[in-house]
Amino acid sequence: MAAATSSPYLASSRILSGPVVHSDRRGGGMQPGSTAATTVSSGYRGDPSVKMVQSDFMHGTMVSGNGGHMLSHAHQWVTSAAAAAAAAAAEAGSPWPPGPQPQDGKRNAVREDLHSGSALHHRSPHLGPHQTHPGSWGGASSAHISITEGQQQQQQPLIYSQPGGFTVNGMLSSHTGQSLMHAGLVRGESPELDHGSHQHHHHHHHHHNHHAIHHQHHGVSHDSPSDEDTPTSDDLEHFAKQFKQRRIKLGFTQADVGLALGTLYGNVFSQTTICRFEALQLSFKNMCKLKPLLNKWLEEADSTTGSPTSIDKIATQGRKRKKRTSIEVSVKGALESHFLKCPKPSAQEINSLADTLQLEKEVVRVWFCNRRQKEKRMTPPGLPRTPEDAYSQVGSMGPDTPSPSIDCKRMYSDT
DNA sequence: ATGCATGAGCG
DNA sequence: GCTCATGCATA
Repeated sequence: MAAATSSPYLASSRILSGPVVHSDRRGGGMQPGSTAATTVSSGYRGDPSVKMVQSDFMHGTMVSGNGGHMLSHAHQWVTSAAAAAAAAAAEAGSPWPPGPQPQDGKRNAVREDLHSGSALHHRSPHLGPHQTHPGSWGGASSAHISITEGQQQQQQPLIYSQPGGFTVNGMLSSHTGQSLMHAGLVRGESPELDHGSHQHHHHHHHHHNHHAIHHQHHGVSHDSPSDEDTPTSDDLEHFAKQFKQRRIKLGFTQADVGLALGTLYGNVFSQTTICRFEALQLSFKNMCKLKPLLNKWLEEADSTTGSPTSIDKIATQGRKRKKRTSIEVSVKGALESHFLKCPKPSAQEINSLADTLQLEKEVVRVWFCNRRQKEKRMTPPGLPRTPEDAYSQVGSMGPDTPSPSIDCKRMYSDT
């Protein structure tokens, strides 16, 4: 098997202060297609990642009881850091943060981010395409929910509270896509920010369907979806659509928004996340968490329409990671098959599978993890591309695996 | 737009 | 070990 893509991971990391920067990334002639085994990398970051749990008290219970400790990461592709160093050393000097100790810069975490006003108001003249396919998690297929107490949309440590002199845009609207938008950064605190409020979640007691759908209950009869109560999946869907439209009209790319959010809240997000948000490919909870932020961005972008101010963002420090392994199509097929049989193979199984497919165990393990996540995404894999087909199934499908209910522990093990 | 990857937090 | 949030790198 030929090695797949093996290009020098550029280390274009460093603060850039200026609207226009370069984003050099070349790709040597490469042609993936093999099961590849790319194991190049270097020491990655020393991300302090200071997390902080806010007043979120929704813990779930059991998920998978595996007698495992932590730090069992037996994989370290960290080997030749020299390569990366050489690349970055060109100008940076220290590719990776030498040792940015977590300097608690946590200030108040108080804020009323629940303010999220109706995102559907503002001045959006048009915006009509919203047939919404109920086929997914949302739509009219309101199911049941039980997470009405465990709110998920607060937090936001807010590193630097911008007085109000920031602007969302500033990036050249003449985006040539979305590859050249690095930016400086609001150097003032830890560049890493704490974009990790992460989860302290989990509350699936014993059955899935956690982030299923839920509509406003009753009693309070507060139809305003975009209020402070948890939005309905329908709201999210609608919001996502509108968001995308406006974003595009304003001439911003998904990446732009992600960076802008960093300026606004101190939480940077990547193009990927924004993309997934728009595509509703995030978990319900995650969608709820991001909505307020994106909503606020919209407001800002809306008010500062035309304000050309340079941006100050975070330049992703060089955090090397293992190069993406390209899995052959045939191999993927095999994995898929196994997944259907057993979405949660045991370590033992993973081993044999890895052996069979000639992949690293870790790769296989991760593959299953990702596969499961995908299954949990709101937008089901076979999302009705055509609205017509959409209206069909409404009560059986869920973001979660239907109900394997069966534990397929080692079906066949070698050794 | 997505596939593979990292990492925090939880058993 | 897993889940979940998130993102680099890629097609």
